[in-house]
Amino acid sequence: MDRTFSDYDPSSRLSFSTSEDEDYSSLQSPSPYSTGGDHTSPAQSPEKCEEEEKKKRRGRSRVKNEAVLHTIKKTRRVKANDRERNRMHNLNSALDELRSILPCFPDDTKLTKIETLRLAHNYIWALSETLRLADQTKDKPHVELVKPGYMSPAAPLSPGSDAESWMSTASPSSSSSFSTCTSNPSSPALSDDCYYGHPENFFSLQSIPQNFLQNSPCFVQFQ
DNA sequence: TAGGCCATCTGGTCCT
DNA sequence: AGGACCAGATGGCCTA
Repeated sequence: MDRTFSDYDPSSRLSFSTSEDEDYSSLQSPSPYSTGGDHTSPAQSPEKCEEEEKKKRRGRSRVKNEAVLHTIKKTRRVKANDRERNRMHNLNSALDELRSILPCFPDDTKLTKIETLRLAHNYIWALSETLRLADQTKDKPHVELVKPGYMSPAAPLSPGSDAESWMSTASPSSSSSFSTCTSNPSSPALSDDCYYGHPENFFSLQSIPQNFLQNSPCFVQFQ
């Protein structure tokens, strides 16, 4: 990595020219361009020389001033980078927490960020669907537990089933080719080709209601 | 080796 | 003014 944190270390100010380092205290003076008060021998010099001297001083002050601005900018950038890093770390921590409570979380592999979010979305939907169906069965004991439309004929995907062969026909070949669900989040079951989660352990939206009903309380573990 | 995923930097914009 | 948030760029690591 070419760009490292140290590249932006405010201490790199030390690499500035020595002419800038010689009088860094002047940076705190209100006006680097101020010429009053510190002239020791203006009366002896001809006006032209005095003007040239002033020009030189102004030039040096300008360089110093630019150096200070540069340093301030660098310092702010370093601080902003630090905050951004922390922010992303917090975001990743939250994602880790989310991963830890999701079902079908393999021990040896880690869901990617997008897989985590999609699986969480699907999981929430499945839980709410389970609650809804549970309410229905409470009111009507003879109601059909699984809506026929939810089940893919070739996808029972109950624990111990031949999930591998099922996935070979129903799943994308890799996580990178997962289709993006653009259907209404409130009714994901309407989309037949919507898959979430890790490729080796994902939900089919069609099979979730049955699995959740079969494996109450709401924990699906394929394989 | 190409592609996916990730961490980090960066500048812009919005918000307090 | 300074911090939060965002999206783009970049480079490293890993895997098929």
